[in-house]
Amino acid sequence: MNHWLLKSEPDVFSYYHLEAAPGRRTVWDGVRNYQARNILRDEIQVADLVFFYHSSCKEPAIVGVCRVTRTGLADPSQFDPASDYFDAKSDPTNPRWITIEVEALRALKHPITLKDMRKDSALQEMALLNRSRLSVQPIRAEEWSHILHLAADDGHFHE
DNA sequence: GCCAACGTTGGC
DNA sequence: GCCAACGTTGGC
Repeated sequence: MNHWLLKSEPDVFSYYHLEAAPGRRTVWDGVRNYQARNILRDEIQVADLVFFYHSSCKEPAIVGVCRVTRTGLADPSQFDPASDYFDAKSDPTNPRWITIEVEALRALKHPITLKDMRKDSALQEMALLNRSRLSVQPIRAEEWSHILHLAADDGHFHE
C-alpha cells in the first residue's frame, strides 16, 4: 500500500467539502497536468492512503486523511463543455484524463502546515518542498507516519 | 497582487 | 527538436 498527497484549493473544494459530500466521496476531477495524470492513472491503487492538502490559501497545510476507493475513472469534466476543465481534444473512446475516487477518513486534529514541514529535518525530501507545483505527489512511508505522529502528538489536542 | 518556477505551445 | 513566448501554480 502506498501513500500520496493531493492538493486542492479550499475555496474551490476543501477537505470539509469532501466530508460533507455524499458517501464522503468524490471523483478527483480537474487535474490537467500529464505528470500528475500519470500518477493517478498508473500508480495509485484502491486502498492507498492520501493526505488532503490545502493550497493557495492563508495557511497551506495537510488537513485530512483519505482513502482511495476507485481507480481508472475517466474524469467527467473533460467532456462537459460547461466545465472549466473541458477538453475538446479528449476522445470519449480513449479519454485523456483518467482519475480516481477518494473517501474522507478523518481530519487531522492539528493540521500540519507547509511551514511546519519546511522546518522539519525528517521531511526535507518531500516533493511538496522541492517540486511544489505537482498536484499529485508520492509520500514516503516514513514521511507519512512522521506527519501523522506530528498531527496527533504535538501537544495541541482539541478533543 | 507579485513573481519565480516550470509546464505547454507553436514557429522555425 | 530547439527555444522563445506564454500561461499556470502557488507561496509570500
